[in-house]
This record gives sequence, C-alpha cells and structure tokens, in this order.
Amino acid sequence: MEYCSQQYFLGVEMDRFEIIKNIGQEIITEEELRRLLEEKKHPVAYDGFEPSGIAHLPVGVYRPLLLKDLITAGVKVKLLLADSFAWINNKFGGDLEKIRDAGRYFIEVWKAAGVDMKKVKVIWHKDFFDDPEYWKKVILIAKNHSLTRTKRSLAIAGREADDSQPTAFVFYPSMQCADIFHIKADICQLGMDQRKVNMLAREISGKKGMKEQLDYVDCGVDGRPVIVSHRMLMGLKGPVKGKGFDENSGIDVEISSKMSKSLPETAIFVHDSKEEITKKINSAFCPMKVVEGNPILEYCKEIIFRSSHELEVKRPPKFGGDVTFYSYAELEKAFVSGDLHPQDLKIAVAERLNELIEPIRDHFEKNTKAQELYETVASYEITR
RNA sequence: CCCGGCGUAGCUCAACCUGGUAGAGCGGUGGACUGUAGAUCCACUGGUUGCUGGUUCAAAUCCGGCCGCCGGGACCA
Repeated sequence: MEYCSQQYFLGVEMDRFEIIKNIGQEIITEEELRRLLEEKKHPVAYDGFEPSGIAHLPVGVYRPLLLKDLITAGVKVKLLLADSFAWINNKFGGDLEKIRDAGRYFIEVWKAAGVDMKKVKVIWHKDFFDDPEYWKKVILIAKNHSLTRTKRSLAIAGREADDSQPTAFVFYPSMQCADIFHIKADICQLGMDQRKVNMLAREISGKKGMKEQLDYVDCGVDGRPVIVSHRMLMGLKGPVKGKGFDENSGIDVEISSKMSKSLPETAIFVHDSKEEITKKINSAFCPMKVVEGNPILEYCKEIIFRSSHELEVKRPPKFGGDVTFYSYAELEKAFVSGDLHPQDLKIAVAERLNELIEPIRDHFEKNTKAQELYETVASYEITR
C-alpha cells in the first residue's frame, strides 16, 4: 500500500487553503491565510527545530506528513535547524558538533520518511551568527518588548522562566522572532508550544515602522506573519496535568502532555521494532468510548487518516468481524458508540504505525552512512 | 576574592543537629480485576549518599581540601 499526502478528503479534492487549514489546530488568522494564498502562489512557510535526541513519532512521522501537505499546497518550506538554540538550551551538554550531528541525523530521518528534501530548504541557524543584519533584527525586536514579555514566552523551551535560569535564555524569544523576518517566512508553521513567540513576532512587526526596519514589508499579510500551529501529539500515557505553559488550561494540558523524547515509555521511536510498537500501543491509555484526551484516537486522526484514506480493523467474528473505516469521522463515531473496542483499534493502529515507520527503520538498518549517524547520535544520548 | 545555602534512588525529598554501611512518595516492572489502557488492590524493583583525605571499632552524618549549582557581598564603575 502506498501512502500519499492527504490531497483528498472524503473523495473531494481539497484546495490549498483547506490543506493548510487541516494542518493547523490554530490559525492566526484564517482570513489572513486566505488573503496570503490569494496574493502569493508560493508563500514561504518555516518550521524551526532544535536538533536533539532520537526521532520519535511527532518528529519522525507527523512532521513529514505536515511537510508533504505544505508542499502539496504549493508552499515553499524552509526548515530551520535551530542548532544555536539547542546550544543555548544545553542540548548534548551544549556541544555544538553533537547538535549538528543530530541535525544531520534528522535530515536523514525526514528523507527516509519520504519528504522530498529537494523541495525543502534546510537552513542551519548558526550561519546567522555571521550576519550582522540578523543581530540588528534581534536587538530591534528586543527593544520592542519587555523583559516580562520575554519571560512569558519562554515557556516554549519547556522550562519555567524563573530568574535563576541562565541569561542566555533571555535571547531566545527575540532570536526566534528575528528568524521569521530574517528568512522572510510568510507562515509560521510550528507547534502549539511555540505560539506565544509567534504571536510576539506578529505584534512586533505590526508596530508602526517595524516591518520596514525588519525588511519584512512584502512578507506575511501586511507585514505580519500568519501563524499555523499544529497540534502536539500526546504521549502514550494520555493527558497529564498542566504545568503552566499557557493560561488556557486546554492548551496547557496539550503542551504538557506532548509525547516526549526524554520519556521513552511514553514515546514511539522511528527505530522501534514492530514488536515494540505493538507493545507500546497496547499499553497506551485508551478509555473506551472517549475521544477527548485519547492518544490512540489522536494518532488515528492526525497520522493515520492524514496519510491514508482508510483503516482496516481486523477482529474475530464474535466481536463483529473485520471492518474498514474510510474517514476519521466515521471511525470516531464507531468508537464513541462502543461499536469499536479499544483493543481492536489498538491492533490496527499498531499495525499501521509500523507500516509508516518501517521504511524509516529500514533505511537506518540498510544504509551504512545513515546507520552510523544514528548510532553516533544514540551514543551521545547515552553519555549525555 | 569573601560569606552563606545546597549536592542522597530516574524525579521530589527524608535521615545529618544527638555517628551504628539509607527511607518515603512519585516513577518503573509483574500479577489480580476489566475483551485495551487507566483507576483500584497486591507484590517486586530501586542508591560507589558530588569527589577526596582525616577522626573513629564504625561516617550520608563529625573535621579538612576540592568540584559543581544557587544566592548575597566585595572589587571595579
């Protein structure tokens, strides 16, 4: 079976707007996105990524699907490998070379996941360090918002912004905003956990005279970036209580519950064997008939039906026999009614996730160079 | 450079004062119960006590040195 990007939904061809809308859990604003697509045939979207750890479901499988959707919608994708941010964040003990190895490894993951890397522009953030224009923008942004505001948007890095943190973190939001203008991104396509920084960027470039000074006049809509924030995939254990990332308790729970590379028991990795995937999915939180906060249903919606138009659930005759769902809505309805039992769904989901992961896993097992890269990064993880 | 606080299980901490080779919660693993998971019970799993020297029959504990983190001060302005 071949999995393609979701260009069709219920058999109806989706237009560019709908494809992008389907990526975003939150879009600021839909109206501006519509305008942007009317004004530009190939707007630029960017996603920033701090290289660290080993690729898991959200980064190794979900992101490639979103990238493919963006490409399908005619969007020019710039992938910012935020090596310097990882450095600030002390990933791999703050060893920039190790961080860059991780970056190279992730590129390999995305290739293996079927992203046409020729259509994606990879940018290494550290290269900005040599450009005075970049720093000018950073300072300009810093001049235009308060320290309080910086701290408030710092929760993005997944840490509480208390005053005992290194001063380096203060640069983080201003730099991240500057990135948007510096690479002239029309769309910020990042996760919900990054929304505050993106909102800050909108606010700042919207100030009088700023889009000119930031050299962002013809970008975004009226010189302000459009924000398309994708959902944060939940960890296998389901929702956890909010840790204070956002005032909105729903968003707070979503960010707090995200599948984390540093919690292997709650995450599926692209190198996991079929047996491991089956075992992990089977032990996942999955309350019967409940959709809210149910990771398995979420994976169905965000991954399975984004990469395919159907899901076959095999089950013994005494439980109703085999059944195939042709849309997420259909599957959700059956699950809520109780017609679809969690156990049966889990088996089908594990099977499908394995099919999606298989080519990635295989690539790293068969390609010597890729394998070396993976082993190198994995060894950094252990000695970290 | 000086003063103070801290450093114990994967995490948060207790035991230090009044030496007797470490406990709890959370987590993890396994069972019971559910046609999944969770919840709930039951069991299991957990540590070179930052490093080092000393005192002592005996050091997480007392003393010295070092390292690291945090805070304050001094110097400089």
